[in-house]
Amino acid sequence: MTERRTGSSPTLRDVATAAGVSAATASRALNGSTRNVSEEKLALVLDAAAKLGYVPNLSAQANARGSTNTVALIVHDIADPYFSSIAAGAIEAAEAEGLIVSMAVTGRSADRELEIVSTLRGHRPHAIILAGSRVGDDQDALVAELREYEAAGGRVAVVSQPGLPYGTVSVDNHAGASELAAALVAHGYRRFAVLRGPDALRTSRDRSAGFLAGLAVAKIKVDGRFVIEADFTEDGGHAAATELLGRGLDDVDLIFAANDVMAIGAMRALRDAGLVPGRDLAVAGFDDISAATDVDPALTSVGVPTRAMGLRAIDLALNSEDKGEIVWLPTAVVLRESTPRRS
Amino acid sequence: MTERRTGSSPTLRDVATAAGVSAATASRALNGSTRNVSEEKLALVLDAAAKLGYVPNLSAQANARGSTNTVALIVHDIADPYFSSIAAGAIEAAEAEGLIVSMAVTGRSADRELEIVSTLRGHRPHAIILAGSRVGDDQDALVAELREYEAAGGRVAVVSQPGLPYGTVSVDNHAGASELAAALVAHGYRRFAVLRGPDALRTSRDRSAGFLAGLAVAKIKVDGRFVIEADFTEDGGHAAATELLGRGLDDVDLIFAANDVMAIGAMRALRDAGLVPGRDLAVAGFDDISAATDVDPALTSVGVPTRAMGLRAIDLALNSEDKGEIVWLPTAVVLRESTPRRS
DNA sequence: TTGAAAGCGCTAACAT
DNA sequence: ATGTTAGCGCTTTCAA
Repeated sequence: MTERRTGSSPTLRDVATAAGVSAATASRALNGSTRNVSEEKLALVLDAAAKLGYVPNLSAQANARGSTNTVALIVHDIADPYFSSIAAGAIEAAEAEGLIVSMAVTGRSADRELEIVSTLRGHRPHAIILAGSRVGDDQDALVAELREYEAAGGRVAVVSQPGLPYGTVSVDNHAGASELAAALVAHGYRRFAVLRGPDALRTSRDRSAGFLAGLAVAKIKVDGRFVIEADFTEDGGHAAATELLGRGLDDVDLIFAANDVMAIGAMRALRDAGLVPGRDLAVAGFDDISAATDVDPALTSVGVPTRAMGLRAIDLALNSEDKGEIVWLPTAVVLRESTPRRS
Repeated sequence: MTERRTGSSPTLRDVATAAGVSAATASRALNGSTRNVSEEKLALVLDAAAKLGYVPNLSAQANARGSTNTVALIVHDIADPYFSSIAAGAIEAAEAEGLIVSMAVTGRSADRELEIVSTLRGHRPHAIILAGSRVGDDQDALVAELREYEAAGGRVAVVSQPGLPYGTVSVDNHAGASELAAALVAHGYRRFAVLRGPDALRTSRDRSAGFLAGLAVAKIKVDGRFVIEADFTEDGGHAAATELLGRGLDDVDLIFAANDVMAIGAMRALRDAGLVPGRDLAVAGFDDISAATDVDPALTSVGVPTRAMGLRAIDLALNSEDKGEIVWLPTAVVLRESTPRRS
């Protein structure tokens, strides 16, 4: 057992001493970019390091080098599958580059987000990734903070919130919904109802507009009284569908909801009214959350490549020269039993 | 516009100079624990810092102080709701203590986990939290690595994997399942079937044993042919339930599955056989995943306080003296429509 | 190839 | 209350 102060790790100097070389040589052997160390000393140093259980102090290293090996990821809520999947992608990409990810959550508060950016900035991460759609309001303070970060050499990328002056990865909600509409028409559906979320939500807007546009291509129009706005939640979907049933279905054969949870709510409303979703009335959603395959019948939806979004965000931040670049990731229509083919 | 090197942030010295004080004073004003700075200079420094957009370099700070403000969290898969919820709790607790969380994922590989612990250790985090149940095999290397970390003053806590010599937060699966059994008996059920996961999984073992124990209290025994082992997955549940139906139900009135996804699979199997879950045959699961309320009928289950587990893990790591302490978190029975009260 | 020495940005005695 | 002076652990000139 080597004598060593308790409560602290062996330092580079310890290793150097043990190996009988200078700290500089030990540094070169262990973490150096330039490999000008003799085989012999190299072995000595590596040996001593292993023996002592030496782990380089990354703070000190960062301090000396002036750069870290971390990236910061900011999400609204890591327990939300949407964000956790983005995080998974980001972490994967970061680890592939030898970077470690530090994470913080805003709880959807803009103030908190600003605080967090500032704190995280203290770690001098290679990049800061902001994930989560901003709620319109003034983001001047945030942009100012990020500007300073950039001025100091930091990279920024954002996920799903076009409008910030940074590399952005986003998903083409309009196109995805439009494709879904086309697929549904091909399945034989002709009369549609649309359950949309609040108009203030760009995501919801894009999806309903895209869906209607897709139908328009097939010369199908949707009667205004079959387009209903409600909360972007399961209860919202339930309420909207109930409202729809109240107005009279006429011969509507499919309900499109702007997201899966609304669609699931709508399915519940149908059942409450004694209808069988998928048989009496088809239902489709958007997001392809995991619950989409848990419900009965399984829900037709549009998959959003959340994991890929995280991956690309890291890539964008680290490797793109063109800030302001927007990467549009494709969605994927998934047809399931809630929209059986109509004979 | 102040003259400043581009590509680097203003330093404490810059602030001090701008404020006309020494670096030490600036340090005390900005980040000092002891507040021995005159109102006047304090204002001066704060002002200069704000003007320059100064953000303390946390690496340097850590280096000088010999301690960081981070904790490391290691999970198998952040996209898994179980882990993301634990992470949410951990992040919340950490942020409350002013700590930021860096995260890494193992992808369930023991080798990768070891690597990660070593890398993360380089950041000299206050604590390392390991979440995820280990798969029995030899963990000597991991423990050795953690020992060194501890020797250097690091704190370790683990979630859900009793057996490691560290503070552990776990959930009492046995008691939870037992309570569920009691609640079900109180609801009028008398004849049970149990769909268990692989016996190698402690979680599954504890749950089925607990359930049977709970029934035993009510003097109810479960016939061996109504206890079926299968994969801990939805398909496993489906297969097991199908098998059960094949063996003949006799007058079994409720199926308990060792987790929710199995239960959901079982519900699917019932429907496939023309039975209506909840009406013809009750079903209950364990975990209370979000899908439990999405399925129809909503699934009776036992809630696992994943978020609280994350919270407590941080707490344990940071504030507990007694390593080896095990915190058992209580589960909560949630009765839903899949197990209606029997008249 | 190697070592001595300076310095990264900050903190913490130690003086004053 | 403030400034001076050493460090923290590591990297990186600069000589040798």
